[in-house]
Amino acid sequence: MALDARAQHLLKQLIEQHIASGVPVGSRQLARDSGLQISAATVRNVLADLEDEGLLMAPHTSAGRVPTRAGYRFFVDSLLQTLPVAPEARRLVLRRIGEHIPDTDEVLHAATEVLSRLTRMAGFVRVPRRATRILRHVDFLALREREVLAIFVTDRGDVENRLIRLEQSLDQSQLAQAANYFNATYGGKPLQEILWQLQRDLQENRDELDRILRNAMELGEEMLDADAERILIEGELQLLDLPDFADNERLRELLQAVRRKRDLVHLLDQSVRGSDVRLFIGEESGYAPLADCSVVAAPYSVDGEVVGVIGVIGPMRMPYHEIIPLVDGTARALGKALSSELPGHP
Amino acid sequence: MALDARAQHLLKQLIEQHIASGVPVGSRQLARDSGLQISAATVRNVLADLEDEGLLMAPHTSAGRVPTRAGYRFFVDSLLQTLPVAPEARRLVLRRIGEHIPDTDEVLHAATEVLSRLTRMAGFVRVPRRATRILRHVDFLALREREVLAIFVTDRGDVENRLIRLEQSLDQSQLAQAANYFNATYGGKPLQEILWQLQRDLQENRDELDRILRNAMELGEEMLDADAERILIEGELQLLDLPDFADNERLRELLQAVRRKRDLVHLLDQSVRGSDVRLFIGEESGYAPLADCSVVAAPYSVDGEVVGVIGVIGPMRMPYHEIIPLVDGTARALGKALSSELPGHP
DNA sequence: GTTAGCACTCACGCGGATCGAGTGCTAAGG
DNA sequence: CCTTAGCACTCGATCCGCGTGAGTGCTAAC
Repeated sequence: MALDARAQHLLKQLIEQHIASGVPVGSRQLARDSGLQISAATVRNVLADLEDEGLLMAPHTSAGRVPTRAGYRFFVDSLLQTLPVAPEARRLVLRRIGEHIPDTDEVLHAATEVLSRLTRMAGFVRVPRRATRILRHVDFLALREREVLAIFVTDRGDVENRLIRLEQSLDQSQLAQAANYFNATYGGKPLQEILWQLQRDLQENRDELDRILRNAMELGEEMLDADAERILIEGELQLLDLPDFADNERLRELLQAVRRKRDLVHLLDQSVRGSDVRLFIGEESGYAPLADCSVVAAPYSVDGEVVGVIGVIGPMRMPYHEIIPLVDGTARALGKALSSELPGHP
Repeated sequence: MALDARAQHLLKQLIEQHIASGVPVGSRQLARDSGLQISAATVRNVLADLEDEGLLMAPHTSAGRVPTRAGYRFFVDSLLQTLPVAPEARRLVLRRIGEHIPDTDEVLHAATEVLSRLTRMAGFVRVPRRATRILRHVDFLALREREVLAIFVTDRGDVENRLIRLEQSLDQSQLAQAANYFNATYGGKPLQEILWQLQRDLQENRDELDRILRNAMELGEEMLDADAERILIEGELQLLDLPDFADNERLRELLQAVRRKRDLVHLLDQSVRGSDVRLFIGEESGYAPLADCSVVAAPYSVDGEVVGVIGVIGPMRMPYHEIIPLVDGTARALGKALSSELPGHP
């Protein structure tokens, strides 16, 4: 293929105009506004070539042209000039996030919400994997016969609790002993490491351990095993307003899919590798309900390690030049807000 | 007004047919299907009277008639014959709820979800007020400088945590002492009672209390003060499918309003008084976004005391004869599931 | 390679005709 | 006085045909 400079310029112009207006762009308008001294007929020739390349398509014979998925892809890869984030937007993001430090859940919520509001699209955030967090404190409480409530707290103050069913019953003093042992042994270590160690120890030495010890470890293993795959979604109803989704059906599927969340997880976890903004345009996500959408996702890092992803979901026709830097900036701000080195806390 | 028997019968027939079909009902059809031996012209006379009474309205001159809000109200108050819940539905409700006993949150979730699924409308539940729950256990953890994580557990295993900012900083051993004192003093008492007692004691004796004691009590007060007003909503997107909401705008407002939840709280708390199913038809809710909807809400009781409300939100045109008993039955099942006297646990 | 010209296509909006369901009114009959 | 048949009328829904205009592809000349 190899597009010459003029073709690229026209493609860029066309996509930018389409993003701004939402309607198909025709040759006359393009010839007039492109800045090039060429006629509409010449433009038509070029557009025909671009259509052959699969970068554009015409909804019907006598309409102008709109970008295809491939067209958007080429555009963002080779033609896009991003804009610095508007100062008001930047300030708003920082303020909203800052208000909720240091409550992790609240910060995530605020970041997603502000992103959604500024973009007028659906915002999402992949909640940080707990695996890298440090265990702060554990409690085991006897709830009913053979049911134990396990509560654990990380160094960031995130509290999780799980109900565990036992085969044998334990009284509260036994549980307290187990918790003491557990806190002494594993407090201050990362959850993931604790889980590995538990699994290893239980497998190797099961029979030699005394009862309390074994109880503690079995409880701990059950407690840590499921690292809930959580995603927050915010403002997805804004998609109802977008003209791109004016007609029904597919949007409904999208909303439902987004609500189910489950399938989004693996998509987003792809983005965790690498530290840059990642785009999924249309079918690139490999996920049918998102076929008409683009996903802009940026990983965020806490204390130097990527722990989650934040971004937006919207129509393919979105102002990438604004959205991408905004998502990127929000991810950075979020990472900073969640890191332990807060301004003023050296 | 005082409608004669024939008028009531025709009104009942008309509303039932309209609920079933969704389209305006005309005089001919009604004369044919009503079972009465009267002509369409006679029916027309009666319908005209009912329209004068404000129970019916005609969307336009040459359409049939549809019930007004007042019409539905009269219908459910005086004409409605409810149907026993279908055995499969009953079984499904019991099974879904039963699967998640004894986890309160999961049970609530399951109950709302099954209600939403069976009715194809939005399900909601007003989460039980914690005020009546018994305090089981408290922990205070020093998180950062002057920030304390307070965790408390009720006798049902519900875990709540709050971040508390202090004016002075406390080290972990002081916090542990405070927690010990708190557990010893207030463990086993209802949260509401504890809060009252704390507030009274702090006011009266503030200056005489020793430091640890005062810390414990101040932490406790902060912790219990806000009884979060929580509502779960499930399946609200199903409303998008209903022909009654086919057109746009108002539905969007509804969905957003439902998401905000806040305003729903006071509406639902009205239903807590009394133990019966309560209906809000159209504007009766006094809440603009619900003007086109009906809300069916049934309070549920745990251990003999009403603690919350469960129900559905849907169009005014809903099969009340099925929905009402279903909501009622689900509320009972929910209450039973959350009560401490479980089958087999005397 | 570029451009002007031209025939062609097709979505869209508009007015008019038709259809049919359903009404209100009137007058006759029990 | 209530009921009923008859009838003119209303009005939304549907379809049809037409004109319009934007935009295209092709061809031939520059």
